[in-house]
Amino acid sequence: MALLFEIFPNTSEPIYLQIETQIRKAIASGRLKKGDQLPSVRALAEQLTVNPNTVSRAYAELTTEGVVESHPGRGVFVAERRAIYSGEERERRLDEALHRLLDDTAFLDLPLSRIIKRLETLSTQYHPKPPKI
Amino acid sequence: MALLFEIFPNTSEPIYLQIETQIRKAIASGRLKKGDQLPSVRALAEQLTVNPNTVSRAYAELTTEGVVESHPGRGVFVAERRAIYSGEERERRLDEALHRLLDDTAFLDLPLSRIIKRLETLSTQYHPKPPKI
Amino acid sequence: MALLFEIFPNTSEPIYLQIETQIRKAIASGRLKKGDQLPSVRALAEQLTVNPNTVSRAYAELTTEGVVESHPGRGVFVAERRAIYSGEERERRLDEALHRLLDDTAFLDLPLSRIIKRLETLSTQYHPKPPKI
Amino acid sequence: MALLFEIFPNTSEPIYLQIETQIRKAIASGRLKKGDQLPSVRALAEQLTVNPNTVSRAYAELTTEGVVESHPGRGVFVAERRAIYSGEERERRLDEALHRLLDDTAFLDLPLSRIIKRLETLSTQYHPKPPKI
DNA sequence: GTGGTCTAGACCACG
DNA sequence: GTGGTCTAGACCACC
Repeated sequence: MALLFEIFPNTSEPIYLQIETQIRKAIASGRLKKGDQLPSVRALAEQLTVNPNTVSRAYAELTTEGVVESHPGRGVFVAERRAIYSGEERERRLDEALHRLLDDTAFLDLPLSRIIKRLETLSTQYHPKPPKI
Repeated sequence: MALLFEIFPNTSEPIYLQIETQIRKAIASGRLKKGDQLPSVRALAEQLTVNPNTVSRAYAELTTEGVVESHPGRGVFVAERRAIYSGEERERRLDEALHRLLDDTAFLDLPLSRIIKRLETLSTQYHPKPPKI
Repeated sequence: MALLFEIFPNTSEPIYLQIETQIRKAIASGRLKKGDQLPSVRALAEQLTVNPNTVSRAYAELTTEGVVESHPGRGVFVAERRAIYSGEERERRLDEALHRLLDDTAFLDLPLSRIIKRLETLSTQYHPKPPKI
Repeated sequence: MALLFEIFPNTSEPIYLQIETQIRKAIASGRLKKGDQLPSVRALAEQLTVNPNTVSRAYAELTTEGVVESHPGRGVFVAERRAIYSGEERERRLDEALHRLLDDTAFLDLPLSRIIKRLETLSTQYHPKPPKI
């Protein structure tokens, strides 16, 4: 089975971050489990038609964060699942992301209820159930 | 009255955007009202110890967005409140901001309800983002 | 294919605005289509012998207007066509432009019918403004 | 009778140009005739609550264009009515103004008919009949 | 290679 | 004094 990674080049989100996020999500949703092998840099780059450097960078960051482990010559594997962020750190990151949202939407003059409703909608599209294979 | 604006140079957020956001918030909160004069480019640049061009850029963007009006030789003033974007465009921008939020929080492993609750809290006490230490 | 763009530095119209206008026209006329890549900032700057910052500014404004999309590391591309301004805002901008026309022509002592007839003619052969000699 | 000059500070049009245009229009419409005395710089500046330098500049430009004549110590007077611009020059200026209009409205995506209709409306408001005194 | 941000400093138009 | 434009050159992130 090929991992169904999907990137959207027509987005402001950097591609290497999209790749990271996709892998993190795949792990969070259980599609990828501890010990699973990730596609090689070259293979994934070809599949996504992006520059191999871009894939490398994503893998490198995931490696330094302990999400994946690189075993030179054998490949890159999903690491032991563990909480990467402390509770405090998660709070901080959540608040930071929410502040950014408030900044970005402040001048759109939309009621909070509208924002939340749309968030709920997008959230279900964003966290799809793992596909039944 | 003390400093109207405050910026945090050691953040990934560009300075000119921090300035824009602060001004938008000051207007939204009523601290700045229609017709009020903003500090001069040079004065604000000095106060924030940034280059005048940086302030200029923030003012220019706010001007094209219709948030403020520039009158060369006289100064920059808070403009009449008006919505310049079409409903479609506002939805597009909302979706963009929400996608960014979902990306930022995807791997924090927090339930959506938790995110929304925190959003509601922060929304009421909306204030400038603290610096990354 | 020869030069895509041409600017006239000895005009009162700012260079970055000339660049913006030329790109808008190229898109409107179909010479540039959705997805087409614009010349790189540095390349266009060299071609026009202006500072890269000047081109950058034009691209940045077109980006915030949604006319083009910037993908750092890849380039700037023509975006999907969309109307970002509300009907109200478009009327406001039309009125502003028309007022300027009336100011510019007020003392030429020409009947309105003459102005409109010429406008209809020019409208069909719309092309870049010639330089002031 | 005081001349009912009116300026709009909340416009991008420079104030000195607004003053020039008003005087030109007053002459074109017959409200000011050859030999009529214009208000003094100081008086007009006070009436419009603008900087005297601004009025000075407007008078100076009108003087060099031959629209008014300055008689130091006596005042400024409307000059002999004459065509200031040659036919050719008028064509050139008209085309220039129309090109600017087309540039400014190109991205508003409005049909020409709409622009012309609005132009006709604004034109009647802009060239009011001289008031019956 | 690509674009984005910022500084420094010059010059101009407007009031 | 005010803001607006442009250049030159540095540094960074992304591909």
